[in-house]
Amino acid sequence: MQHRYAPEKIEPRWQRYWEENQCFRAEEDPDKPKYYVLCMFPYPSGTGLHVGNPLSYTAVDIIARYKRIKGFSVLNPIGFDAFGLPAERAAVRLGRNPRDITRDNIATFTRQLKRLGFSYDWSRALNTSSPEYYKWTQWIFLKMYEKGLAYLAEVPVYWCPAQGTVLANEEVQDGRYVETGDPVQRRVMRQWMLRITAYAQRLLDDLEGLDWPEGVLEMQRNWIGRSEGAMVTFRIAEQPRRSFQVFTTRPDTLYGATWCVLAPEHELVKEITTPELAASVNAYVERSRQLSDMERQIAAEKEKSGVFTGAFAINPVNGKRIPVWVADYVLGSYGTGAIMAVPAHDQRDHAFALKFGLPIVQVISGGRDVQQEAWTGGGVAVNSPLIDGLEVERAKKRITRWLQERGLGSFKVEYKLRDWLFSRQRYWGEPFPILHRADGSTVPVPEDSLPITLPALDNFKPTADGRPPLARATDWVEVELNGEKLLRETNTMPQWAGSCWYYLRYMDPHNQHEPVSAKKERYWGSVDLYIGGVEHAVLHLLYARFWHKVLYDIGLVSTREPFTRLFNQGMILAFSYQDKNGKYHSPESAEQRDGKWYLKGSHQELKVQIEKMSKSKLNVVNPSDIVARFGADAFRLYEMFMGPLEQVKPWQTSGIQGVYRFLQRLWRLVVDETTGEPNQAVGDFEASPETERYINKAIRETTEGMEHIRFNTPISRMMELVNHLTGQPKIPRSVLERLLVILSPYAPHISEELWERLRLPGRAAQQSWPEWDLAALQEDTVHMAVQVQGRKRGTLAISRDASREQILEAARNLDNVARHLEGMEVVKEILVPGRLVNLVVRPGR
RNA sequence: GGGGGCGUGGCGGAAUGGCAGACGCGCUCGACUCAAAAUCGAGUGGUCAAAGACCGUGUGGGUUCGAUUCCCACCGCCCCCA
Repeated sequence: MQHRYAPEKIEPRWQRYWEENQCFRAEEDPDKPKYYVLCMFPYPSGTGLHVGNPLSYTAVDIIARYKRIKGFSVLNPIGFDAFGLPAERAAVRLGRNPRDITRDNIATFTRQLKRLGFSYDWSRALNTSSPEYYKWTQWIFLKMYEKGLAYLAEVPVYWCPAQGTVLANEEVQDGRYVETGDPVQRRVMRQWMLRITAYAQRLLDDLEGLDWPEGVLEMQRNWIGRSEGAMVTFRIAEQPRRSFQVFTTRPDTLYGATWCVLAPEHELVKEITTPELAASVNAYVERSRQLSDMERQIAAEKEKSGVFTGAFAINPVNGKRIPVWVADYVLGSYGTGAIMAVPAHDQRDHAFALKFGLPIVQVISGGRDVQQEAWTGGGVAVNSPLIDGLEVERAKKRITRWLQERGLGSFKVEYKLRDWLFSRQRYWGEPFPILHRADGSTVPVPEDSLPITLPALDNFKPTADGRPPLARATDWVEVELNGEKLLRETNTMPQWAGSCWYYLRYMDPHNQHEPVSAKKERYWGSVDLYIGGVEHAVLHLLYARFWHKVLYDIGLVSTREPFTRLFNQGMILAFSYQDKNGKYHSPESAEQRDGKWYLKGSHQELKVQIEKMSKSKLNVVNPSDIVARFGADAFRLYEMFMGPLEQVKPWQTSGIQGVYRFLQRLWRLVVDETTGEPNQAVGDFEASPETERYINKAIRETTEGMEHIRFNTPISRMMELVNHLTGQPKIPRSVLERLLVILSPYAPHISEELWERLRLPGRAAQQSWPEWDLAALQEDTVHMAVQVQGRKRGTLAISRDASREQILEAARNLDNVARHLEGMEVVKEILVPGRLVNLVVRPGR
């Protein structure tokens, strides 16, 4: 037993071989078609690789290795999204530098990834926090600034006084910082914004034709949120110089507008509120300022709130005076921050009308009593002199045109998409290549002084007066340009920045003169297959598409879209064990008895759940532990064998035994474990038709799986083949050869090792991909189910070329079938060739 | 509240209108072993003593010769967004 399957010996050997021979170097070979596969950028966290990461990496690797065999020039890169908050927090906690922490984390990730045998071109590895990389992130920002796509604006942000810092939306829940529970306030601050809204229509239009999951396309469409309607001007009564704009998708209901609502942050609120009502309005505005948009909408779902300003507006179509209210269900950040309320035909307005006793006027026919409930369906205009009798769509056009002719309105397309808040009050991010003048204006730094590198700091907390950490680097902040004293921007870019264009840098990672050369960009084009989690369905993918379009407009890239095909892998969950006090226990300390789970050696019953892996739940599986026990091939195979890639599924370490046994069995087919020599049973025999059927099924399933990104069933087919060969006295070499080639993308180490031990020429990965033979898949004798009345009553083994009559005859003669036909009349015979016979009967004769 | 997804043995899953449970885990029995592990072989949805029959893909209904698959309603779980 000296020569049993030992992945810990053979895997490092092949990994070294691949590295030394640069087997996976991507080349711009004009004679080959190209294929660009990519997994979403990992963030090198301090906890190291998680079993969820290699799921998409393995899938990508299988495709990459397959495409190489099929003769493509493959780009399969990896890198690190290395800026970000966790390293900065760790730095504060540990008293270390985020740069050092990140460097160490990347080293750990790299070691772990290399041990898994992924066929990356490591010479292209990226690190977004290296100056060589972020130089070009800054350069792209400058291009956006030049095009007017980057601007400063006063926007509300979350401010945490206890931490002295601004927090991101996702860090705040129920008005508190999720990490510490400290209360959070809304505060208006000057921030950098990116004008993604200028690209809203193109971002929407170009979704057409992408090979993406329908759900992701839908989420992007919803996020962009295009709606067509009209902009309508309302004048304030008795103050004709004052007016506000309202966006509505239902201008046809304008006659039904019985009041207007301004968002609490609307600039007109202060100006028009009457002195008697000022106190209540101010109090209301103050209260809603503390809430986020999300909280306001949730609150409004439950109970409408609002206050009357005392002012009136003039409805432009009928000249009526209608009250102006302030209510927080109208958001300052959407549309114009003001709406017209049509309670008869809008549910939210209806609820508001009932609560505050405001009038409800029906202007569209249909529905029940509008005093009771809003009618939001179609119909024709009523009580609307200008458009009475017109159907909704025509009414909209007519009334908008009427408004337009009088300068009171216009056609308008609105988007839910907001401009992108692009600055963070953090240290560990890309510095902005921007200088501030004393007068408040901004100056871009000259391109030739890029990169603007991060200064060294030893304190990464914000300053006492709430300025970002970079403000501490006074030497760095104060600069002189052409004799003028200027101050550097001290905000940094958000973590999204680096991942907006990394897929382009992979094409030309060492270029010192431009982000990517035109020649290389043209060769690699767009990413042919992008695999990653659905959690990035909106933000990352939308941001990257936006940058890509900007780069297209300045001529840097030749494609309109960055990612041709997108595939979302499902999350890997894990079992967790919780006692009745809610305390978690590790899987090792749990045991099953009589179908229930107990704490080992005790009678304490545990609750078993399937949850996300997390440290606090003690259910994290470390890939390195698994690789140490079973090897990288078994690990890769198991991750693919667990179920469909796109599905959410729980990790079960016991399950890996199955694929490990499969590899051992395969090993023993080729290697005599006692001598280490090739198995004597292997030879140049002709495979039996049965064996041919197994290998051909495996080839077909594997090949089709590559197209559909379906990897669990191909592994089953390969297992069936190996099970079939195990114990056969003669094992045809030709079958093993084909098996090793189709297995090589999944389990590359053992495939090469066995290829070599079979003394076959070259490498498994250098062979051509086998074709399957339809004829070999067919059996001479087919087994057909025979049903009577749709219930199976027997199985028929019959020659493949038997005629319909022969089959039906044989089917009726099966003992059990004949029994069920007794006293029955067959009224219909259904025959599905090669599969089944169904005899439909009724009592008779 | 909106959008998306999922419900099949003890567990992961297979079958997308045609023999439900492929493949794997686990379990049971057997072989090898002093013994154990590893390995190999057999079995394994439920009920009935069984040839065989009946039940069975979240629940209820529908379409069909035939439904895990298609349609309608409901229940439960998960994810994303608000």
